[in-house]
Amino acid sequence: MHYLNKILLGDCEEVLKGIPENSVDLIVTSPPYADQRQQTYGGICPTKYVAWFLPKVDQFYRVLKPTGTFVLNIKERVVSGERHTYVIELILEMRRRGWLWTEEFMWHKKNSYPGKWPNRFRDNWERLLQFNKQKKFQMHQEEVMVPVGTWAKHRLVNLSDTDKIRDESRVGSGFGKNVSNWVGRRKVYPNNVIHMATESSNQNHSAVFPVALPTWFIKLFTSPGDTVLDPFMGSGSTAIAALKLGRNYIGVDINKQYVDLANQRINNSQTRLPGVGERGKRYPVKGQKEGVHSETY
Amino acid sequence: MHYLNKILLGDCEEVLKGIPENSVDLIVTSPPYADQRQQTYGGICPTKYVAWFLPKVDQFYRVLKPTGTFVLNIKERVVSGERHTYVIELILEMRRRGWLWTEEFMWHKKNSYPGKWPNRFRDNWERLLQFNKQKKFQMHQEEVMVPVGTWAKHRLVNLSDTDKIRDESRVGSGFGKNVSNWVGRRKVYPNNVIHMATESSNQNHSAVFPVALPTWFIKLFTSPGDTVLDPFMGSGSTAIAALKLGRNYIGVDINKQYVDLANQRINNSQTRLPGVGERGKRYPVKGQKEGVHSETY
DNA sequence: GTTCCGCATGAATCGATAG
DNA sequence: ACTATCGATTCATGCGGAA
Repeated sequence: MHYLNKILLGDCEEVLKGIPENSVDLIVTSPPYADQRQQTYGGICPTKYVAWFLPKVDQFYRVLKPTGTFVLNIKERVVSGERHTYVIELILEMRRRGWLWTEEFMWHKKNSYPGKWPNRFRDNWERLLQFNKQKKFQMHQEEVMVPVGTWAKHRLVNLSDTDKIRDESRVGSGFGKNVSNWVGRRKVYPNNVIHMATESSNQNHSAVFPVALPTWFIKLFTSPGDTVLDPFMGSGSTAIAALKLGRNYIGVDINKQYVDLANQRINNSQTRLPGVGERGKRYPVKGQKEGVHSETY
Repeated sequence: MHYLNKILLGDCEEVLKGIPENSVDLIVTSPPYADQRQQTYGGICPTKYVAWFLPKVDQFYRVLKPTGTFVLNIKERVVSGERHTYVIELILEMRRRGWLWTEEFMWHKKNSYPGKWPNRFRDNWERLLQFNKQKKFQMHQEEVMVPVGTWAKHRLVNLSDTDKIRDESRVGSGFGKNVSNWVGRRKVYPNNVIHMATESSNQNHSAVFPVALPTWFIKLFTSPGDTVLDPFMGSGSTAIAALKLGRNYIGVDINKQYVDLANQRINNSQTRLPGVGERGKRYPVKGQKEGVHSETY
């Protein structure tokens, strides 16, 4: 198990060949989108995106357990006035290679990039595509239940988000001041729309992939002790979420600076808190909101 | 202009042949989804859905003006555990026939159908696909602006009405809990996520296409006096919205009962109010919410 | 102890300008 | 004609410090 709880430097297409088949319970990742992140990843031309991605996806298929799940965060960019088709072409190609397109979750990004254009509005959502190898897969719906709508609305709306977070981190139980009232509240199952802001304004790292997002899917699709893979690790949000929830992680990134940054963030997320790094325990992570998927938005 | 402001009985594929080309400014419709609404529309097998839809779409293309827009509300159903691919295949086919896939709006249905399944959550969103014939099309962004986020969220919610009035009268200097900022509440452009509840009322129509939805797109993509087409009219939401906004409508439905129901709803929406039926005037419609696309979020 | 204000910061897109 | 770069546009959010 030499590859567990480490971040491996290299192209995931090659690195993953060193990982046994059927050894991963969940893959959750946010690959570089076409023509984005040119400085760090070089940028992939939209017309070549599917061809670039498919061999990597074949490796994902190999390492994923039959009961495992692959969650892909992606969004097509605008090319000469049109939404490009590489994402939907990718879905069709992946199905030809054996993947089941089980579901498409909607990530409603509350803070999208600003701007104004004559013929379109700001883009406020991204796709979270769920793929599986079988119709039967591991899923724990009760782990992600949310407080019922009306109550959360009234209690939380009149607190600023700043205050919510501040109180949460102060208390240390994971439940802030008013949030402690959630205990014993009626909970309901969530739906396939996920309301969550990006972590853009964090100074040190600009993780567009907020920790709360992998957290949600890890709770939903794995058990403690399971293994979570992120083949495009970036600043390490998936690893932080996995550790916090007592899961093993495998991280891969082709960029050394990101690997270093992710390792640093992982260390910080552990040493910042008492009882460092023991598996199976839950610690609140600064900036991590509970109930982000609830009706408060 | 014998075809304006009427609902035509028949298959839109045939009926539209009687309408001149380049005569419609906006097409907004919610066709029967595959295998849904079998009693009323007969149900279309998912594998044949694209072939069933394409000849109709060719007619839409013909009657639409070059600067016009086609808004298609659709969502793929689940077939043997997977999201079916007929929607994304339809997008690819339509592009081959000349349509531009300009944008995909997200309709977040706040009150979705309840239910629980072992391997998926409730489906709370649908696609609103925007297609155009040209990169340049008619669009009036300022017609659908919404109050700025912080305004509705914090300030308004947690103050009682008396507080608001008191502070407002006290202002003068411009500092009464910053209520002065709300006066002439700043408006911002919306984004491509549309938050709107389905029409809960018990119309006999099974498709819940709220009037507010076509209203939003009619404001955005047409001018007063323009013509709006809904080739799957159903219970007539699009016609009601068009009339209220002083636009002409063309409705088509293959089912006589729906044509009758829609005509009845259209009449009600007019006769219920004073100053019946004159074009160009705006009347509030019962149950119609303003600002549904804004931010309680 | 709680609310409020100011500020920096983005997985963006279009159109113009330059080679 | 086709690509590469650049500036203008714009707003929800977290954070720090003040009222």
